[in-house]
Amino acid sequence: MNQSAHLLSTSGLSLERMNSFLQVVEAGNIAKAALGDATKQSQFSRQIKEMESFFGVALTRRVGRRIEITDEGHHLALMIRRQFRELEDFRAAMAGKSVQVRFGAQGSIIDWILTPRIDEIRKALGDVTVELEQMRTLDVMRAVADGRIDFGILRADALPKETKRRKLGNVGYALFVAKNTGKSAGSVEQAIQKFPLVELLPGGQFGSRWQAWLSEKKLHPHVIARLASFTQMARVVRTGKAAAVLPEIASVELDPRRFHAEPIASLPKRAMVLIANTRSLERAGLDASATNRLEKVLGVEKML
Amino acid sequence: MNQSAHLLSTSGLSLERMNSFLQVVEAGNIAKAALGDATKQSQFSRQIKEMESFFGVALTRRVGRRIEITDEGHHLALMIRRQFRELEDFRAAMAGKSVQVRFGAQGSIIDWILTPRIDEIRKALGDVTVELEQMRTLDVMRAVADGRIDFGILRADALPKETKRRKLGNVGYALFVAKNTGKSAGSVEQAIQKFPLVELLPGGQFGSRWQAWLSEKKLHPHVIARLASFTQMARVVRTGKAAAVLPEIASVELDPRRFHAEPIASLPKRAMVLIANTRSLERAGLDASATNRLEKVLGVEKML
DNA sequence: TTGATTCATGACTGAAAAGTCATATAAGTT
DNA sequence: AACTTATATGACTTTTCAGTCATGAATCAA
Repeated sequence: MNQSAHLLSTSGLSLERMNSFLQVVEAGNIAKAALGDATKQSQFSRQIKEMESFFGVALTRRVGRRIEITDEGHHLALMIRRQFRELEDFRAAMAGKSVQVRFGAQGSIIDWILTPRIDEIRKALGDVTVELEQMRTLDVMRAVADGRIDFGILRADALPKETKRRKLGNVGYALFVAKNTGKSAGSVEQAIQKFPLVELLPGGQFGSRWQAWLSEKKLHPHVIARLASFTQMARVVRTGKAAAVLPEIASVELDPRRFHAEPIASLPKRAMVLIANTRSLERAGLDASATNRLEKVLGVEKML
Repeated sequence: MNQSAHLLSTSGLSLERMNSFLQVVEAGNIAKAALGDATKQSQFSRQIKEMESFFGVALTRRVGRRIEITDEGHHLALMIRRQFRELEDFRAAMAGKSVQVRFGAQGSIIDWILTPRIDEIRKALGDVTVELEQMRTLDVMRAVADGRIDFGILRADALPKETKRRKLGNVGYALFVAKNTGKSAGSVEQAIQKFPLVELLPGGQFGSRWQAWLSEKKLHPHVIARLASFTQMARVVRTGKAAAVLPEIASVELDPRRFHAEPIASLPKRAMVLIANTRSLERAGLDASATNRLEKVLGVEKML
């Protein structure tokens, strides 16, 4: 009679084990999930084995001296993650707390697009708790697919073509200089050579585009520092110690009355998009119209 | 970091407890779920209390000397039921077994519509295990909404108007008589008075319609027995001991070479419909086209 | 080859939860 | 009031599972 008698007729499955498995999947391997704790290491290893024998399938595979999650493992992890979030949301809702909606994006996007608009986001989504999680652009897509986050904001060019998205508009780049540093010297190109500059550390997507642009324009700026993110660069600009080329949305942080933002038309704009996990939306009781409202709220061009 | 740390940080939730709760919800109250087992009774009572304190909400409410499931309890049960089925399906799939698809319907529908077409149903849905569960018409809708069954087949007039449905066609009624009982005597009405008849026990939806029809036609058949279901009636007809008015689809069981089926046009036909639980379909990896194929397979008029 | 890293496993302990039984409470029934 | 039915609870025992520790096995790198 009872449908799930079968599920619990064999031992080997428990919420704790499922949670352990989730931790390992999220860390990628046991050692990383165990954080050097020998106890956890052995626990994880055993619990995964127990789950494997319960489900009758390999959830992990040995690769060299570490393990990898199999496709089936990822499938299961996805399921468990969603189920746990459902239970947690139910619990939160019962405690009178609002449902959590998680956003994932790069730091600069969090600082300059999301943080300033938390109230509007909450208005668009109803009475929810907004969580902003910082991650690298390349991780955003996977995190949305996994259900670890509900919404992601990233550059369109970082997405595979077939991914469903909502356009938030294009963001260009501008040279930000403190106004008291002296008048801007004619063209942007000239200004770039004139002011001490901070740049991004090499490696990122923007970094190479920037270098290409500099050599194309035959410019040799005076670089006083290389930093890990746009937000760190903005902080330096705010002190007035250097200028920087930043996304135009940095104007949120760099007050136009105190900082001059000179757009650089010849640096190609990048299209920003919003991606969403439909399953999580359902879980949070949100519908497509909520995403529509969110899309409007997050448009990046209206603010410039 | 771990999203679900919070879920397991408090004790009080376990798969066993969730399963117990599910059993109680399905039975409707503790006593019925415990089946007279005092141990289970106390277990259920305690486990539900533990879950209530875990989620911080009343899952049951006392009504008289028994308990009722609250709305929140039903909501949670729905969630748990679906989660358990997901885990079970995953396990079954890993064991090389096919996914289960559950149908719910009245006995006569199972016997005369579903059972004869199991192969076609499996062809329409892919390589699945079909389960046919007998239930009263009025329970079918709730069972689909609950996710206890994936598909339900029932009379359209038993459904609230707003329920989404797929039409399977109309089923009329016919007088079934064994051919060796003698020639059918002119009109159907005359035949009904001529042959010894079996009827349905009073109470059902068809019963009252049938009685109304009889008095309208001023007919007084010779009733030798009243039975609980059409299938039981058909069994009597098959012995040749009596005739009966049955849904036309009873021809599946009553071979036209041996039994005469005389349609009764003046007894209104009833529309049969298929209803589906979209969430379960997703779980089973089925899409709308599968339901379309199923709808075609289950059409009730093509076979007459 | 030696050592470090990563996972697996055996042999335990301890805690949590399930299971058991008797009995209390509470609401209906006769 | 006496009895029945349904649920709750206290006081356990037993089982399961998590947690701990030591150590083995496999892989890789210096």
